[in-house]
Amino acid sequence: MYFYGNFSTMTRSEENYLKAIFHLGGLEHKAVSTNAIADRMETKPSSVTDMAKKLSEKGLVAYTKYKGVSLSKKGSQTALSVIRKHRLWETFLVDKLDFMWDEVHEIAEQLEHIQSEKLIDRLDAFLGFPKQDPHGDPIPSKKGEIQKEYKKLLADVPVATEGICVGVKNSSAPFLRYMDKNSMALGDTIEVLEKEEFDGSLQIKIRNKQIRISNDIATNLFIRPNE
Amino acid sequence: MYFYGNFSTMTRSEENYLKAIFHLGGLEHKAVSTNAIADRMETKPSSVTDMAKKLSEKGLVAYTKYKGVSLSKKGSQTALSVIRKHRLWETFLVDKLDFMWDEVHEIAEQLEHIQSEKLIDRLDAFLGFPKQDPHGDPIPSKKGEIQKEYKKLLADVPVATEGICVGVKNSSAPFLRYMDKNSMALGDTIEVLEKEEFDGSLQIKIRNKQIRISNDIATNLFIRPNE
DNA sequence: AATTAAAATTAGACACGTCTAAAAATATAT
DNA sequence: ATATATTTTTAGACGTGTCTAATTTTAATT
Ligand SMILES: [Mn+2]
Ligand SMILES: [Mn+2]
Ligand SMILES: [Mn+2]
Ligand SMILES: [Mn+2]
Repeated sequence: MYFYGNFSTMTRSEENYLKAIFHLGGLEHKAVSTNAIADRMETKPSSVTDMAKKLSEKGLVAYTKYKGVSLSKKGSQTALSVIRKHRLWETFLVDKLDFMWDEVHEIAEQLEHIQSEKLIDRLDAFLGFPKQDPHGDPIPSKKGEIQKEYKKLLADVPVATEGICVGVKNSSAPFLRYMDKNSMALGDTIEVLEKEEFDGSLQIKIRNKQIRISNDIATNLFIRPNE
Repeated sequence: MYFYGNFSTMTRSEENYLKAIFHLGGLEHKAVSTNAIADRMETKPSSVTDMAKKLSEKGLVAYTKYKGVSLSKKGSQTALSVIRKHRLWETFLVDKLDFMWDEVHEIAEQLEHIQSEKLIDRLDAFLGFPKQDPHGDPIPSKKGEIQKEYKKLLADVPVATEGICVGVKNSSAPFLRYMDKNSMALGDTIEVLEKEEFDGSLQIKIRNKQIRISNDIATNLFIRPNE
């Protein structure tokens, strides 16, 4: 088996690092600090430094000592491909296998590393070319285009704003289960009725019922205000 | 993170070794030689010895130096679980994602290592609890029961035998494509019309058409003779 | 500006899974 | 039974990815 020049098969670990760097650096590919990556990946800074060198070697990131890493074009394309796979698999698990939205992330963390272009294209078609995953996050296109939709944190909109709940910022299982418990779901209409200055808690109307939510909740819910 | 006594998460490599040992040792868990495993896994005998020790440590195989390894109950259960996953995923790829039966093995080699009991149960249900994979191989139950159905190699049945083609022994892509090319598929009715002693080739009727197949083909096709 | 604190890197180690080359055990042939 | 061939194991190495402890660089304080 001959491996030519830039035949690059990513290891699982490399893919995970790229994904973390992408999420931390945003769409503008800002430089990301060693510690930030270590935190997010629950690893040690020294491990991050090692990987930074390796990814830099491969042309996937720009790395300057003590200055952090930033994704190259190639690096961000790879990251987007992994994110695409992650979100398509999550969609599959929820739409086809009837998983709850709080159960799919861990499994998708594994499935996202399956290597087969054809598989993911077929899956995409099978799912009807979904644009968002179960948590409202956009699914990058095959080419790596990510459509960003207009949305704001519920905590950031003024009182009296009405809109549709379109996403969660925190998609950890406990938060998602909180939403289920309180009958809150993506697609629900939300209206901000009152905001408490002291603790940032909100009185909102959702599904025509009034409830009070803490600031902690409000900073993790995305809303698309009506018009 | 604490790992108690028999908390056993298999590595991908361990799973692959167990699977190879299972296939070589058959349902009776015969002892398997180091070289046989190395051949099948395209690795070196020294690597096999190393792994034999490790699997033995974990109670998955019985290993005595120079005598080969044989699966323990626990080892064969694990192997069967991996095989179950492999075959369910292959079925998914063919039935739901419209893959050809010669394309699925490589992808299933990856998917079989995804760890989630729930995922595989749901997938099983989603597929309608299939009993065979696309190559006619039985899918072990959740408990590891493998139904063996009555079938014989086409090369081994006497002239004039008629039956249904129920499986392929060799499920390599080239062989499967040979079948496609010649419009042969599982479920087809086959009748052995004539057998050439010299080279073992057969004249058969399949789908009401007569064709001649080499011994090489006949030793890779399973038939269930009509009663 | 000098000191202290925080962040990042390096040095050295280890587990895993693999390999090559050499040695030992077993099987085969004379 | 002895010699030869084959199989299997051991010894030692290497790449990957991780860690701890020590060092260096950069940032923040006084
Ligand atoms: Mn996720
Ligand atoms: Mn998601
Ligand atoms: Mn297969
Ligand atoms: Mn198969």
